[in-house]
Amino acid sequence: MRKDVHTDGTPRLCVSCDARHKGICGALDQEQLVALAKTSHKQHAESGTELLGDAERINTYAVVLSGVVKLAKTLSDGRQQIVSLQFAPDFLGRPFKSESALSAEAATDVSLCTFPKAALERLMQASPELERRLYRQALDELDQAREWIVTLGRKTAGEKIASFLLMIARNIDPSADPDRDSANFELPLTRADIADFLGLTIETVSRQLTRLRADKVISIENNRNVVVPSLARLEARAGN
Amino acid sequence: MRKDVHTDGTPRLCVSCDARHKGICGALDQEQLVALAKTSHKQHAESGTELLGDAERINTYAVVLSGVVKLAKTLSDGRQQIVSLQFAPDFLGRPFKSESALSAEAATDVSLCTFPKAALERLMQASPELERRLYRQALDELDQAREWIVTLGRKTAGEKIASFLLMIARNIDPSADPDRDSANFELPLTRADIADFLGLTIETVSRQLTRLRADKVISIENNRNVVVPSLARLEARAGN
DNA sequence: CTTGAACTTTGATCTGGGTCAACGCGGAGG
DNA sequence: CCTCCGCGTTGACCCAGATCAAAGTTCAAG
Repeated sequence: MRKDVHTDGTPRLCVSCDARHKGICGALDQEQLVALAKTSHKQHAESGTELLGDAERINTYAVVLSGVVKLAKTLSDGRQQIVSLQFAPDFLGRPFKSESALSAEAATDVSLCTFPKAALERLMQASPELERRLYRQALDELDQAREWIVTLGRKTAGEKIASFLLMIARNIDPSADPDRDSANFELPLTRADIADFLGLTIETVSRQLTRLRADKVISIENNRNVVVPSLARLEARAGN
Repeated sequence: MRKDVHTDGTPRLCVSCDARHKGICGALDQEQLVALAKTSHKQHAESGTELLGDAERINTYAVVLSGVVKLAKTLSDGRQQIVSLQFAPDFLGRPFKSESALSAEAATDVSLCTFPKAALERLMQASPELERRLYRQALDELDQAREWIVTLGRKTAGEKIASFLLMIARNIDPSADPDRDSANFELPLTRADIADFLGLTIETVSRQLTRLRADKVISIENNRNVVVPSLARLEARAGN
């Protein structure tokens, strides 16, 4: 009996993978999934590892299995801006371009499922369903990016921080009941990363967090663990 | 002989249309093009017309034939941010969502080729090639949006203005020789629109333009006509 | 337990760009 | 011709957030 395939025909690698259902792999039938899994492997990277450099040649794609990946651009004088955060089970890659215009770095410890560019592209030809999933994700990311443009262009520092916390809460609160008004999560980013994401400085980020804490909108333990008693109250601070 | 179809079988409407080659319609064969053209019509709107309200139900898509369309979000207290400018021959619409999260307004006089949502969706099912074009445009817009995130998050007012002028020059300079270092174009936006696009105020936009003029990086006639003697020098001001 | 390095907070001061106010200019309408 | 009105420019002043400086925390390593 084959070791790499589970009894029901699902590849070992995929059995407990979110992307299998909610991510792009949900578009594949059993046979296609097995084919892709054959060329894939699980990769771990610890926080801070550079996964892909700016202007680097891309020859693999990946799916985020756990953790958070930040995509950033750096100006020639060193100013940096994080342009997107990728959570599980997001697809990581830029079809139709051979070079990355961004750098990708592990914001937390992450695990990825990587596979060769060519393998996905072959599947894309065969499966319009797969391509449609990728298209949908691109559109969702475009919506998010535009949301972020508003935040960066027109919100105050305090509103930016509140918007950021909300976004994180929505993406990684383990108690993922969307009806609950409270949330509780681990910040995946350092203050420096938050600053690079919001177009602020570390000091401003810290001061605004302090203010939210003083106003009892949030509480923070160990610098990373955030408790939000009322998401509605946090939302009121986000200025939409 | 049919009046709506040109002698070679290309619909009248499409004969001189850029989208036919460079836009999404290039993905269609003659028969599909005729089918789509049958449900399409050319629409003109003058500068300032609202084409689509925020949270409005979408039941048509369009292609920009000429002019510039601005996509914007407005916060509840009235602050506005333009999140994208669409030029010919861009596709206008958000597949897979029935409601717009943005408002669309004609920034200049525009002409559009509109067609029912359903017509495009039917074609998309039939033509993976069409879906791929749409996917590519979404990815390109995502790249642009991320470029803009960097501009909004990390650039100074002066750099924002320079970046904006470069972007416009690249999109609408009629003397479209990419090797020439000079450019000459009509600004499609008022100072107020530029401010809403760059996350600045009207006054700051005006002052920065004045400064670029004083430094002989650009010259402006009639408030709208911009001459850039050296794009390289303008680029140096954009701080990438 | 101590040390040290990385991260975070807090305070004092400065400044880029916002705000408020006045003026200039060009085209449409009388 | 003048007068309005919608833009655009310019100046004076102010403030949110940057910068500079100094402590305070946290945590892993010794």
